[in-house]
Amino acid sequence: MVKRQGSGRATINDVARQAEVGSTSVSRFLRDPSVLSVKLQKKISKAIDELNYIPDPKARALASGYSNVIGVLIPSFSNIVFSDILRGIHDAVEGTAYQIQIANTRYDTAEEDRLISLFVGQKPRALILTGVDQSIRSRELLKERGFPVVQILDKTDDPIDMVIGFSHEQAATSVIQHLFERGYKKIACIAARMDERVTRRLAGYRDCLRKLNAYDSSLEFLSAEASSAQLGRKLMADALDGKSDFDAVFCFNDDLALGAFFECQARGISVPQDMGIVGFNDLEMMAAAYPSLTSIRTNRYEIGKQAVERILQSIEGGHRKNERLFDIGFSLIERQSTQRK
Amino acid sequence: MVKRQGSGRATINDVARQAEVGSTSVSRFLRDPSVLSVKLQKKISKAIDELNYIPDPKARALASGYSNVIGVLIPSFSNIVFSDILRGIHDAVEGTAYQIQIANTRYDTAEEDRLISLFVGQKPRALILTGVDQSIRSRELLKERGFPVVQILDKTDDPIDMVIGFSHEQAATSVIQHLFERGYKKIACIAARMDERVTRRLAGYRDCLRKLNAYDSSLEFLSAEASSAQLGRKLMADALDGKSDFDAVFCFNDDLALGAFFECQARGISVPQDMGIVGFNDLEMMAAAYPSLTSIRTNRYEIGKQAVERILQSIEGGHRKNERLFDIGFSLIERQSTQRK
DNA sequence: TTGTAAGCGTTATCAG
DNA sequence: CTGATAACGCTTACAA
Repeated sequence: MVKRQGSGRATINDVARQAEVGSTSVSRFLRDPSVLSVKLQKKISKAIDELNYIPDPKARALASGYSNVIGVLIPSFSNIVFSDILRGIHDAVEGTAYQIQIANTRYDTAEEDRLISLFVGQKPRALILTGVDQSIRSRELLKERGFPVVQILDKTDDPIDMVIGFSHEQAATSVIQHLFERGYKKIACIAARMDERVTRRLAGYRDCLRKLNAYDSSLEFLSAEASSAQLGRKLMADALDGKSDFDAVFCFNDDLALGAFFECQARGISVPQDMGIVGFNDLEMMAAAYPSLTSIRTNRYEIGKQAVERILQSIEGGHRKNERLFDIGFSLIERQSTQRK
Repeated sequence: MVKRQGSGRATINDVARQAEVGSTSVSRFLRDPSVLSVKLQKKISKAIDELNYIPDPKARALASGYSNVIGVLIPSFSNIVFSDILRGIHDAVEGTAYQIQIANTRYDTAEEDRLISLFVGQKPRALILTGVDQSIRSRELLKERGFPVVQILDKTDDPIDMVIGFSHEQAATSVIQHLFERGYKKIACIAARMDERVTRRLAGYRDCLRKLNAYDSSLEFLSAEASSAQLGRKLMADALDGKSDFDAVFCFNDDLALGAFFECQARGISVPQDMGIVGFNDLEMMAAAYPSLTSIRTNRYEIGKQAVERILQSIEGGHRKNERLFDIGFSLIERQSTQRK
């Protein structure tokens, strides 16, 4: 006779025996007590308490074919933007039966494809993807897969399933308009890590300036490196050393803006008088700088939180809601770095 | 006859049939191919390729009693320090069979206790904990549990199992010594979120100054709030508005240092001439600031990476190694903010 | 070295 | 509304 170890914990069968019911009823009780008679509900509830029973998610996953894992794909761990999103996700998932499984695409589409099919193979309960530019192959794979998919941090009319984010083009446009209103005429831009979202900001910057007849391609300072304050300083130095003149700089990330600002300080260029500076994301330190730095505020925490909330609705609510596009917006936080006197 | 859906994927039995071997051999092949004859190895390997077989971790976890989950407890998602650690952890775990499961203690010991027993109930493959000040109850629970436990980011002689980190007291001491060498005599400190590690830095600061006969309790500016540049500015303002005089400030976090620096700028206080500033952690932007800011460099990424590597060694290597204390050190990065002429 | 079959703890199917 | 029982895909004890 083969004997195996067992976990030592109480199982559904122990509960069934204790409550003098079938194990099936205990299973049902766990899913939805109301399908049972009140009598059974009481017995089972009592037995569960007495035995301190906790269901085993592994067994549940194996039997049901579905895991309780919500997969999350982000392109980077270093970027504060994603820490904030993860915080929102974790907060929203807390207290639910679901677990978060994070994977890092490193801004690489091939890696993203690989991870998506890996996740799909594990039958996750839902998937959260960063951005809206997944490969055709991944889109096909995910459509009609039966589990919710949320794309975050960007905007599109054609989501795989749901999308929560905001328009990076519009945000860039609002920055340019603000700078013009403040009297800045020649606006340079500094960008790093040209991912989808930065690229869209750049597109918004170009479109808006073209419409204002103020576009000058020699005022774009781009780098493929990861965004950082040091890179911001370097790019700002390049810009200032260049031939073209400009009186404001739109930095597509806050750390770049901070670096650009420091470069101005090092050169004795007065901000905002001789140089306007705008960042993107409104990290906490932008408000602390002196002069304080104008930025686009994005609600990363809320994006993460809502992503999970929509998923839960979608799962619990049964049939999918009609709404699939959620624009969470952004706001321009005007500070000293663009307040020319 | 009861028929169930199945996942549609190839199972271990499909592989066994295809390779014309017993399913046990396939299972063995997955664990350690070398225990099988070369003939079987080839057949199974071929069948796995042909069927594109991927083992199901849920079934594996259920049957073996052990999940492939490495649990990670961190006190915060907002702090860059932990993003870096998580990056190291994720990088190190990539390509292995293990999964990371993150939980947030929110700097709360009761919550930490709760999460630890939750994790223990799930039989994780290993656990990574932040700091060395777990409750007695949790320590007892984890000792002799049979899976590796790594405490990170601090130092102790009495770890639960293994510990990877550095001495915060020593780091603080080296800062004070540096400031004295640079001619600073009255050294204030600014601290936020008084968690274990910050508290130890404070202890190091006090001890060292007492030994130098330069301790002045009126020069400590502490706050229970979360660390931020804005808080750094506020605390620095309080300090400067206070009655006591000081010529340098040791900020226990880099964002505080940045805020303190901006407050000096706002008041026209010259750094480093009239005020020396030192931070802690050496975030990237410290090097970009003008003047650049002195800080203690800590290798967070490496801590996370090594934590996983030690765990893997411990699991694969079978019996535990004798080494359990790993001091990863720190280094003082001297920059302009403490270079008095 | 290899195979057989019992079990891991749950859910799904079917019959009552 | 309730309960047997097979099945989920894998590991492991034991036998060969």
